[in-house]
Amino acid sequence: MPTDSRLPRVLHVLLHLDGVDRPMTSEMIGEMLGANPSLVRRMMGGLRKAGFVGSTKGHHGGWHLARRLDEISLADVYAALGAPNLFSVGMSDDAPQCLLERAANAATARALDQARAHFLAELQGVTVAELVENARRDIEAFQQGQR
Amino acid sequence: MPTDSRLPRVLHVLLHLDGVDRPMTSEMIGEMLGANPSLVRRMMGGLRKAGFVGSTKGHHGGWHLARRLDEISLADVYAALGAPNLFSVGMSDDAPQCLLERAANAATARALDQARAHFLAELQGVTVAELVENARRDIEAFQQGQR
DNA sequence: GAAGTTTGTTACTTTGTAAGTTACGTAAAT
DNA sequence: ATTTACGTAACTTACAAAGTAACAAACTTC
Repeated sequence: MPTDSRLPRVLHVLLHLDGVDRPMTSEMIGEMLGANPSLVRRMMGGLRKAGFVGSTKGHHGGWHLARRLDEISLADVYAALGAPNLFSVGMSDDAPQCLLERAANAATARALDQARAHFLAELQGVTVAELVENARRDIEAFQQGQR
Repeated sequence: MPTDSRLPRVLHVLLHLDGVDRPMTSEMIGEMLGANPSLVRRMMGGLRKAGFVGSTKGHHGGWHLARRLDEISLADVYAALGAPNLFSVGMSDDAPQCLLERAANAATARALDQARAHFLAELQGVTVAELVENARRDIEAFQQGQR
C-alpha cells in the first residue's frame, strides 16, 4: 500500500489556507501537494464535515478556513480524516481458540494500544496554530543564518 | 497490503515450541498458523539468525527453541524480524522545500516517534516467558469457571 | 439566462508491500 | 538410496490508499 499521507498533507493545506485571504481551489492545492484535485476534494471532505474549512462553488470559489487554527488540535484533524488506521502490523484473527495464540495477540495488542495512545496524546497536545508558529520560527532562524 | 502479522505469529510459535520436546516442522507450524510452510520458514529465519531458535533438516528435523524464553523480550523478537515498519501512515517527502510542509511533516513525525517509542518500551518490558505465564493463568481461570 | 468555474461524488486504475505459492537445491536420518 | 525437511529464490495474489477520469450540481459573472 502507498503509505497514508493524508494527515501531514491536510495539515500542510491548513497552514497555507491560514496565510491567504482568498479561497484556494482544489487545483491550486493539488499543485502544491503534487496531487490530483479530485484527491484533494476527497481528503478535505472530512475537514469540511468537521467544520474546520468551508468550500464554495463557482467563480472565485474554493477552500477557506472556517475556524481559528488555535481552536483545532492535530488530534481533531486526525479524527476529521476518519481516524485512519495507524498501523501496518496487526493480528489476523481477533479471537482465536488457542490460548497461546490469544496470549501472543494480547501482548501485541497491548503494545499497539500503548503506541496509539501516545500518538493521540501527542496530537492532542498541539494545535495547528502552533505549527504556524514553529514554521515562523524556522523562517526567522533561516534569515538569521543568512546575515 | 495485508496487515503484517509476523510479530504475533512468531510469538505464537515460540509459545508452542516451549511446550513440546520434539522439533516442530514448518508444515506443522504452518497448519497451526493457517499459513504456508514456506512462509513459516521465511518468518522464522530471522529468529534463527538471532539465536532464539534452531532448525535441523532431515528426518525428525524442524524447529526448536535455542534459548530460554525468559531471556527473550518481545522487543528482541520484533528486532529479529527486522523491526518491520510499524505504521501505515507517513510522509511522502522527507525534506520538502516548503517550510509549512516541513512543519506539518515534523509534527506528524513527532507523533509517530512517540508512538514507536512507547510501542518498543512496552515490548521491551515483557519477556516471552511471561506470555506463557499469562496463558497458564487464563487456562486456570477457564477451569475455575468450569467447576 | 447563457457561459464559465469549481465543488461533490462515483467509478475505475495504479501502486507498494506482505502474504501466499511454487519449485528446487541442500543436508540430515534411516 | 530414499525420504524428510529446511533454505531460498521467483512469482502471484490481496488489499487499501493514491491517483485518474468524468460528470452532475451549484455558484458567479456578464
